[in-house]
Amino acid sequence: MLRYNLHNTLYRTSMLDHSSLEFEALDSDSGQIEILRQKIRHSAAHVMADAVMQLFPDAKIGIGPPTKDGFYYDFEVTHPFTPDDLEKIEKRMTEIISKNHSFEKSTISRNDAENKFEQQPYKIELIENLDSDVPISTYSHGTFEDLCQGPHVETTADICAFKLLTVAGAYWRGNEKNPMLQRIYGTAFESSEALEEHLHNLEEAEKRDHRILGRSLDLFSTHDEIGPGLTVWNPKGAMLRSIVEQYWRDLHIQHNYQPVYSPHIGRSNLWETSGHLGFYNENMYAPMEIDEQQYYLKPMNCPFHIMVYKSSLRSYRELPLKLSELGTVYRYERSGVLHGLMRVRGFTQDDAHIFCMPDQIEDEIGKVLDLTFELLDAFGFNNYSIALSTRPEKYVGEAMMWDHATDSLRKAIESRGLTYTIDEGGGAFYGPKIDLNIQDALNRDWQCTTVQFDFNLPERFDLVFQNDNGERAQPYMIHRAILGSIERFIGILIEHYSGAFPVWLAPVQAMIIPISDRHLEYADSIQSALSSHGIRIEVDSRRDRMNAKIRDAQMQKIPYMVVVGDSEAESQSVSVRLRDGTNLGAIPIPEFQELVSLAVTNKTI
RNA sequence: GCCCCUGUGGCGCAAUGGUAGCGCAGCCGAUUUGUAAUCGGCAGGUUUGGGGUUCGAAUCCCCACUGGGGCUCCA
Repeated sequence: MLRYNLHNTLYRTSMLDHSSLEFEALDSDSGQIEILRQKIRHSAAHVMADAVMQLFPDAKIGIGPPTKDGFYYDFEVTHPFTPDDLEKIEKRMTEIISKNHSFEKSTISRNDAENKFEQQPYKIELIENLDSDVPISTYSHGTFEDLCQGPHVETTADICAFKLLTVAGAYWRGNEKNPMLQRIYGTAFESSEALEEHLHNLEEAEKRDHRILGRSLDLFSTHDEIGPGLTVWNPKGAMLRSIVEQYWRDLHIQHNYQPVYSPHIGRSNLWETSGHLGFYNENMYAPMEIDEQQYYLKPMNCPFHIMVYKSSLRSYRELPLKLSELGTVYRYERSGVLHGLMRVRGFTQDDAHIFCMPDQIEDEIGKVLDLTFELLDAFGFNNYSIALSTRPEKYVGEAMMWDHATDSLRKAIESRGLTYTIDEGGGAFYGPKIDLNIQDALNRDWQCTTVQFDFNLPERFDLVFQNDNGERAQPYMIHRAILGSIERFIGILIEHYSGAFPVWLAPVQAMIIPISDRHLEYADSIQSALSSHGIRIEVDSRRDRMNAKIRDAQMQKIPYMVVVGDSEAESQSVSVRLRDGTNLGAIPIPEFQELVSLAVTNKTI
C-alpha cells in the first residue's frame, strides 16, 4: 500500500522565518485563511513538480491544483512512484523551499508558451485549449516554470508546513480514454500546528471508519464466498438496522404513506416499458431465464410501485397516493468504486412514490421536506444543504410541467425559510429534483435525500386517474428517498457517532456486570425484569474479573454498564457506569429503567 | 473498468529463499475479585486460489480473485 503511516513519519516543516508572509489571515475570518491556504497549496504543488522534475527529468507534468484539503500534481513517468520516491521528493521539496525562491509571474505570448513547454505535451494541450483572448501566464520559482494563472505565495519559504500523503493513478483530465498519470497527493498549511491538527483529524477519521467499527462492533461482515459489494448483517448490526427501519416505517405510516412490498425480479417487458433496459442497462445485471422468459434483478422499485398503482382504476379521491417500501435493489457498480457499506452492489432504498394531482404537488413536496427533517433530525443530523436541479437540455415531458414542478420545489423550500443552491440544467432527463446533503460530526457532506419528479414513467406506463369531471387524467409522480440507501445511511451513522450510538439505536443498551459468580442470579433477575420493558440488556456471565468486563463493554461502546454485587443485591439497586466513564453510583432498579426509557423516548445521545 | 499497493489461524500483526511465530478472541483449569485487560494450560494456519522458477517458496515470476488509495476541486 503506497500510503504513509501517519504515526511514524516525521512532519516536514520549514524552519525558515515567515517575514514575507502576510499573516493578516490569522486574525481575520476563515475565508481569508482559506485563500491563504489555497495559495500555499498551489505553491506547494509547483514545488513538488519542481522536485519531481529534478529527480525524474523525463517526467511529463499534468496539472497541479490546490484542493479542499491539500493539493496534487499529476505526472507521466516511466516507473510509478514508490513510497521511497515520495520521501525523496519530500526531501527535495524541503531543500527547494529552504532556498527561499520567490514566485515570479510573467505574461507571455501563445507562441512563447508553446516554445517554452515544447517538452511538455500536456501543457501544450492545455495551451491549445485556452481561449485566444485569455492572457497566458507562467509562474516561476528558481529554475522551475509552470503554466499557471496563480495566485501564489511570495516565496517558497511561505510554504510553512507540508506533507506528501499518497500516490494514485488518475486519468489525464479525468477521462478514462486518456492515458493514466501518477498523481501525488499532499497537503500544506500556514503553520506546522495546523498541519498536525489536520493529520490528527485524518487519524481520527480513520478510527471512525465504518469498515473498522463494523468489524470491531460485530455489526456486519463481507465474505469472499458471497462476493464483493454484498453485505451480510451480523446480529448486532441487524438489530441496529431493524430499529432504524422500524422507526422509518412508523414515521411513514404517521405521514400517510402506505407500505407495499415487491419482488426482487421482474420480467423483461416490465423493464422495457419502464425504459430501464434502454437508459439504465449499464447498471443492470444480466437476465436470468425462467420458463423461456427473461427476468431481471431489480435496480429500482418504481416499476413495481407503478404496478400497485395500476392494480385498480384510481379516483382523484385516492390522491395523493403514497406508496412506500424499504426495497432492496441490485445495481452493477464497477469493482473499483465499491467501498464498505457506502457503495455496494445490493442495497435497500427507503423508497416511496407519490402519485398526485397537479394542484397537490407543492403541498406534497412540502410534506416530504417536513418528513425529511423530522427523520434526519432523529438520527442527529441537523445541518443540511439543499440543491435544486432544473431542466437539462435533453428532457422528456412538457416544458410547462417542468416549470410548474420546479416552481413547486422552490416554493416548498422557500416557504420553510431554507437556503438552497440551484444546479441549472442539473435535473434528470425525466424531471427536476431536490437533493439534500447532511453534514456529519466531522463536517463531511453526504447526499442522502433526493426528491425527483418523473414525467417519463407515467407516460410510459399510461398512468391515469379519474378526475372530478369523470375524465381520465395523468397523475404527477414523485420519487423520493430520504435516507437514500439503508446500508450507506448506517455506514454514515456509524462514522457520525463513532460507533457510540444513542441509547435508542444501540444494539445492546446495557450490560450487567456481576462482580462474582454469586451475583449471577441477581443479574439474571434484573435482566429479565428490564428486558420485559423492552430494554436491550445482557448479562456478562463470563468468569472474568469485573474490570475486564467493564473494559469489554467500554470497547463495545455500550451506553450503560450495570455493576451488581452484594450491596446492590441487598438494596435491590444497580450501580450504573456510563460509557463516558461517569459513575452514577447505586440507583434503584425502577429508577434505572426510567432513565433508560427516557433516553430512548427522547432519543438522547 | 483502469493505475498503484496489499493478501499469513476469527481479528491485529511477525517471519525477505532454509523447520510458519506472537498478541487478542476461543476452549479448559485455577482465582470470586467494586468501575478500562487475573494467572496457567490447550487448540487453531496445505501462508487467498491456480500455475511456474528452485534441491528448497509465505518470501521470486505469471494468471485469477479479495481488500485498500485514487481516476475533471481543472493551466
